[in-house]
Amino acid sequence: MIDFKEIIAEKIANQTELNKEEIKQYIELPPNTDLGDYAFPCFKLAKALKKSPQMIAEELKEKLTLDENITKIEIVGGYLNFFINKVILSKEVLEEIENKKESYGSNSSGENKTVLVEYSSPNIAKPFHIGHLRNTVIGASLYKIYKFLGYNTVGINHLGDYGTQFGKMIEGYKRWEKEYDIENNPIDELTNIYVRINNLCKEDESVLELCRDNFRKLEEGDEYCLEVWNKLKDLSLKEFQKTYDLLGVKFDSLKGEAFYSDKIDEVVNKLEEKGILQDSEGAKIVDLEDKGLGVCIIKKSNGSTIYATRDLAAILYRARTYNFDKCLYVVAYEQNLHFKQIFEVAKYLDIPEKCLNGLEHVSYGMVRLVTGKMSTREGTVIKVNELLEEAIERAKKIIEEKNPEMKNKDEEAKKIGLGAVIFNNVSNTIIKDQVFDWNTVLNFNGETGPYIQYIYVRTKSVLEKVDEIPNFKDINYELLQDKESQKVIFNLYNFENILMQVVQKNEPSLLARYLITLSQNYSNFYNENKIIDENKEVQNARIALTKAVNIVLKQGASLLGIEMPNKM
RNA sequence: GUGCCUAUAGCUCAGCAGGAUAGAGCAGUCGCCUCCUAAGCGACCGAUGGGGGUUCGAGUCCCUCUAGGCACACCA
Repeated sequence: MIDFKEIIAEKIANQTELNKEEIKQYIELPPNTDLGDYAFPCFKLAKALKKSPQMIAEELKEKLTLDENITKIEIVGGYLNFFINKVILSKEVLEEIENKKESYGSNSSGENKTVLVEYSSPNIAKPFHIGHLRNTVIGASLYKIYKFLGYNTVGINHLGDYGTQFGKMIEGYKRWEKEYDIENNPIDELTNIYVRINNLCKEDESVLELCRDNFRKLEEGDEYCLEVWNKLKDLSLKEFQKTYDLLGVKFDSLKGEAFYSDKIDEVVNKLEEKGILQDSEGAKIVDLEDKGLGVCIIKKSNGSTIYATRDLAAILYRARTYNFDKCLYVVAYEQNLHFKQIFEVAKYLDIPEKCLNGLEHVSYGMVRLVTGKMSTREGTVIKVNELLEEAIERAKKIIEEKNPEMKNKDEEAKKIGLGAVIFNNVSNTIIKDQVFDWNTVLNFNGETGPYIQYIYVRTKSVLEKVDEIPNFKDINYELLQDKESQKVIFNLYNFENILMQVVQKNEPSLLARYLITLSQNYSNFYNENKIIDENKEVQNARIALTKAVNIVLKQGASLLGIEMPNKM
């Protein structure tokens, strides 16, 4: 598709010492389109040329030639403002969307590159709460967007299925299995057991010892411990799967921590060979104090494994299995230090430079309650299933009010309820903490998932009213030159660019914001223009625009994990 | 105590790796359905935590103070 920035940069590059790439970085968008479509700030050159920005702008303007793409250049302050041919832009954008349909915005920038996305990673036998939801939604969306951009993408659910906590679970299970209805309500009942055994451990140190011993036995392959552990795992996975199905989330790999437990020897040996492993207080550590990263424990004093070691084993395994270009860890920022440590230690594992450089912690903010942090042990978590059910229920209620005649109410309510919750989880910059508030999550007005869905449904409904969608080649693009149409077209033009930014920054919220803006701009267009019109030529042009928005909104939302309803 | 992160309107957030007049949504007030879906649209109200500095130019970069969060050895 035509690249106006490129064209402008080329023109400027021909008249100055600067190279094109540098110029492209300087080119920006004016605050409003009356000033121009692209701007080049001449301040940048003032120092080098020892001239005032004004003068530079004037001289440059003289030298730059206009053509069919660039129709006007104006000087404002020290800016050189370019006006592009919007008929060409409109034609290019809409025809491209017509041709590529759902794949519009995709490209092959990720070709031959493999990116691993580790996300969701809930703990077995514990409730799947809204913290995991945020993680899951962010990860799933990154996964989809990377894939859309041509990357070979592997989604990994690094299950929390190992560690001392399972020694505790096993101990509790052994003692009170019969008192709980584990088969029918596994997660809740197991949580109850977990809370109870924790309390007992606090009272009685000898019980805690038993728990630690259980984990040691589990690592050594004790039959009973393994049996219980497997059962816990199966029951939990079955429960989690319900949530994943509801959210439409899939993984390529379910290799959790336990998978790496027998692969740590190699890690330990390598670190030993490199001479960086030290004995300290009975444990084996790597000292990273000189880098300001404290110490990283590799093996506990009782000889059992620790998560850092398992994560290192995972890096080694993944480097070998996938030879990845990127390995993203979607994990809350509590673990910043942990990832800094293991990425540092990973330098001693003899993995390819490429993989080493591709390790990246996608650190996101915590979900907290008004009352503070959630805690499984204190029973203060909000479970995802409850939230999702509530959201769907609320959507259904609104449908009954607004559109009681609607078909497939349950189906649509599900999409809308989930859309609200998912959007709420990806709409903000991920590093920021989020205070959970029922009213915010379950709000369906304003900048929300349902808003985008609503605008989409509008486009759909308009498109269904016309007899046929025109061939975009026959559209008179002169008829889409009003401000509202142009804003929408410029948004559509930027879709791919936004997706590229998302993967560059690992920030899906950029896409979420984009979809809001596109929806708002289309809504303005819709209010200002009558789409179905007596004048067929006008109608066809507006229908084409509507169709394009319809495609991009649907695809964009789907990249966030949001499905579009047919009616609202 | 040390390190990292965050601070923009009453609330929740944008602000394109320093650029032109800091944008939205929610809440509040007021308007708009004989017209393609009012889960919508418009209007009003309202903001860069304090202090220094760098620069032609700072919400954005540096220093400092303040407030909050997270992490700092056998949990993950």
